[in-house]
Amino acid sequence: MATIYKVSELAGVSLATVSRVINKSGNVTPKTRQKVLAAIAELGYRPNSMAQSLASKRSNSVGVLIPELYGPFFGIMLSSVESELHKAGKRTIVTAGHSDEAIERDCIEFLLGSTCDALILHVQAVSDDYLLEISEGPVPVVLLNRHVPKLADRCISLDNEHGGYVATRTLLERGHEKLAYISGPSWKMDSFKRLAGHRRALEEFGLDFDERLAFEGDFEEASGREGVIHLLKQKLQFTGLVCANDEMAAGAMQGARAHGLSIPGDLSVVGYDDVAFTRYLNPQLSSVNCRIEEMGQMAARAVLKHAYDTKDLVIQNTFKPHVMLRASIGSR
Amino acid sequence: MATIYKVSELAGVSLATVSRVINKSGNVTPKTRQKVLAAIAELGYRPNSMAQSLASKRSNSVGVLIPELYGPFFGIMLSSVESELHKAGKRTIVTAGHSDEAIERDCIEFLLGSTCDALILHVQAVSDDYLLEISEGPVPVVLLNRHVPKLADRCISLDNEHGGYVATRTLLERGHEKLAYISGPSWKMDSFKRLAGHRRALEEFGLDFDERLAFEGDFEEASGREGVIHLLKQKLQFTGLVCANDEMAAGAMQGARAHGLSIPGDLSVVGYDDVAFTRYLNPQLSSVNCRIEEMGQMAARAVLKHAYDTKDLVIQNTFKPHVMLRASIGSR
DNA sequence: CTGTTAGCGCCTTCAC
DNA sequence: GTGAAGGCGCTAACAG
Repeated sequence: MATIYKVSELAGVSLATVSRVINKSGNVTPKTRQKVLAAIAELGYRPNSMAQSLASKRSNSVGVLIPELYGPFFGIMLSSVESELHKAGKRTIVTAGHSDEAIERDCIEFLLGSTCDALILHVQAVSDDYLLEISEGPVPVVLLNRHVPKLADRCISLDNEHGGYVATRTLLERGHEKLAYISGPSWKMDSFKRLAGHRRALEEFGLDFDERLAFEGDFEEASGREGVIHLLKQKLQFTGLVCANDEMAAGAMQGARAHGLSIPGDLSVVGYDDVAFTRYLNPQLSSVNCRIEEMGQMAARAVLKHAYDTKDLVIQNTFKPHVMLRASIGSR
Repeated sequence: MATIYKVSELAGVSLATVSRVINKSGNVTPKTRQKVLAAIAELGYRPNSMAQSLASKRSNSVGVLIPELYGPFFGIMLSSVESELHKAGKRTIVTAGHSDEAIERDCIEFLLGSTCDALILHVQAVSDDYLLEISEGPVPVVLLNRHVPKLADRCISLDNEHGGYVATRTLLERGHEKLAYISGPSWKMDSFKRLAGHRRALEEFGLDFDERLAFEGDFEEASGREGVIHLLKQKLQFTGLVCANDEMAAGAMQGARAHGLSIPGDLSVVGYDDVAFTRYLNPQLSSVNCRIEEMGQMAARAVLKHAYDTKDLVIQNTFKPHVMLRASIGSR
């Protein structure tokens, strides 16, 4: 493998000059530059990034921790992060935290040990305190889809309360007055916020929230199915159903249909996340769009700004979701 | 940041000894090891991986190039690769090639310039010759989902011909004698092979392949819809439809239904890839399962074997797909 | 089993 | 504008 030394030799210049043309730093005569470039080409020289990193204390790579590397939501997120990073010439190192505290911490250590220039963390199990702690370390951290008050300017997150609100409001505006709700695990902040938004919308319409029409699922399809069945058993009559994510909504639609209900004839359903498969469902599912791509892109930009001092980057810290209206919602 | 030098000082040993305990290389007295470990803990020392890499000429990171970072197929693939690599303590650097030759080459250069210890490439546009060329370079390359004869032992691929064969056979065995086929772009080897398998199955059952009952799509949902409509117009009667991937199958199901056909009553459909959303379709789609996870895992293992000399690893180079039977197929 | 000694390949002040 | 020299933090022979 050719080294910078060989190049300087062939070009008849010093090693420092070669370094200058590679990094476009300092001024070099066009003529010398040409000589160097020619030598580089001839030798097929490629700078050794490990050496560059060691000397410059910059690895040009950022670590990304995300619950899973697959799935409609995380996939898009990861994709948009990488794409933005790649454009800026930065490498993306990925790991999956599996929503498990021990694994998440392990991955963070792993990434920190990889001398990443920055970290983009989409974590769910780890505590705010822990995040604060590592944020005080030497490597900049950006939090995706999580809001830690003290780290507000490092968080790129979604206004989940608003999401729950608009989802519900969409139903209310169409004349539905009896609504049921299938939530995610209540210990997850996201679930909690979405439900809060739901309640706010009800309140705004002068309706009471009925505990009996709420079911706590686990964000998995099966729990959606289970959920409607449970809700239907209450014999309380409802014409609208808000689900805290699309998987559960899909399960709920199946369950409702199995009970002889037609959608949206008897029951209007709205999901959350607006994930790709919503349009494969029958009828197509209305859902709360989370602007996943924009958030991922913004997280990458935040890194560019905070870790690589890229100027002129305006960071939008919170995103407001909106409802994508499809066939699963009818009017009363 | 504490360096190895500080640690050796505090522990009262030489720098080499510290290196030994870090890397578990060479033998160190339990007692000295303890001293070193204590010093490490006290200083919160963490080895600088860039320096380690530079000195050892090993970055412990492998580059992964895949068409997209999202989507049911690639997501799972990436996920299984990363998971296996992570277990072995290796970092995963990802990039997306977008099935574009220029981008794919660019990414490969990018990864090569990142001093990865090995590359896992899931490329579609780049030529065999180019792959051969880089395979002769210093960094080991493993090809995913692609078969380059001269690189056979470095390829982890699916027997697509067999996939097309079993998909078709599944229909034939259930009494369908008039079959239509919606293929992917014919220049893609995968499409070509799948279609070849389809023809072989027909032949085996003494049936002729009718060009008029074949439509070339582009692997996107819309082309599936378009495809059935085109096929239906031929007025040639067919009761079974094989699609070269699930997206097109989903589109085809919609299109067929729009034409008043019931599935599987009037038309049995089988897809390819057995991607997650197959079960959200109505009826659930039968599909050719590609063992994506196993292939990803195997690719990672191949890297462990070829780039990190992990012994005792048996590499399975080709995988045979099988059909997952669901409601979209009926008998005649 | 442990210490000494060279580099690994490059960046970055400094002089010239 | 260009060159010389020191050092980034660590690994890997060699000795001892």
